[in-house]
Amino acid sequence: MAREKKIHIVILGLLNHEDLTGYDIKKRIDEAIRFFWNGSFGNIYPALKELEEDKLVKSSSATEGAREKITYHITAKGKKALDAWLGKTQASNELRYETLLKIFFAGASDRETAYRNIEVFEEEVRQDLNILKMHRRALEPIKEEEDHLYYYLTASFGVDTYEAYLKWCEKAKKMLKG
Amino acid sequence: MAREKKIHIVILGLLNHEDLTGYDIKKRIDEAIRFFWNGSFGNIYPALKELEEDKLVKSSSATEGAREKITYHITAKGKKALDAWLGKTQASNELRYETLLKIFFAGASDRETAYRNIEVFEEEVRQDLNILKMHRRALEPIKEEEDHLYYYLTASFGVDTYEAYLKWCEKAKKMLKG
DNA sequence: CGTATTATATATCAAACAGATATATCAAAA
DNA sequence: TTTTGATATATCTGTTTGATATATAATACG
Repeated sequence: MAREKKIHIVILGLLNHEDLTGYDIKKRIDEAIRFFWNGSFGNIYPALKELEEDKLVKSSSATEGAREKITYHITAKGKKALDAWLGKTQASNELRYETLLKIFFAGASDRETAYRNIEVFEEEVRQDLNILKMHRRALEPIKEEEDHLYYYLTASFGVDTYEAYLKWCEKAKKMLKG
Repeated sequence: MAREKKIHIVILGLLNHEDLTGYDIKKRIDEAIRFFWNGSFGNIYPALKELEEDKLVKSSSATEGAREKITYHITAKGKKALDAWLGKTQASNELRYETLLKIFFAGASDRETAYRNIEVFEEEVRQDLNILKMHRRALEPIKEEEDHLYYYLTASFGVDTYEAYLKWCEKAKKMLKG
């Protein structure tokens, strides 16, 4: 690939499964991928144009009524690029936990503030955990199919780590009380 | 604060504890904070200038030999800004796991590739887990002191989640073999 | 039946951040 | 002695985030 952004890979990965519009891609990311990677319109739409320039995807626009819709399709070259990226074992894993930052610097404030920050985090985690568990439950009976196995694994990753977060929240709250 | 970047908060939080140079700040981040937040020279040095413009920090430069060194000190206004930020409960928590991305899209490739990607991830996690455990062990006897409690909590968070990662790696590898 | 809200759809811009690179000094090891 | 690694500041490019703009289609509500 001429230019290689991570969003390019996300898009190729999704298109490898089905044809999608930019808007669809955003939806797929928000549904399943956001737990470990994000995407915004601000990088999806430009990335689609770049991918098309590099012939990794092909677009076909259709007009339903007065409304334009550009659907993208992965090319053989695109599949090759995706495969090459999957084969490279190096991977950067970054976290940005504003909550942890707040806990880390809580010494500047008071225990009640730290406690409250954990509670807010806990609530968010609890909600996302419910979603992840739903995903996993839905995938459970079909996880033997190669197509769904990997989705199942990532959903499991989410469930496992989010459950660890909740356990930590419990412990941390106890320590702050005592 | 006029401008409010996350790196501003990281810097204020660190300076609230001790006076530091830009280089020191990078070191502190790499030692303890990188597990949940990152910082680079590319945003630390400009941020220090911005913070000084806004009177949240104060600098004093000293020349040891032919070498210049700019040490930063938090002001009362800076402490207030940090406290205000800590008081705001909303927090954005984002992950960027290239490894998970590779697993998610592994269907485009083969099981061996997915397996290898997990092994690489596992090895990295194992190394970081050792560091985090060292931190936690060192903090264990002094965690009752308010100053160290929060550092202990974040180290514990790291240990708990990294252990969850390793458990997931085991499970995932088994599923890929079977 | 009209109207208000939500979903669909594409697109751009500013600000924040990552990663690489440049430059130079100092300390320590080989 | 020379070369490696640590200290120290700084900038630049490219990527990503988050907000915003625009407009149409579908749906819910009174």
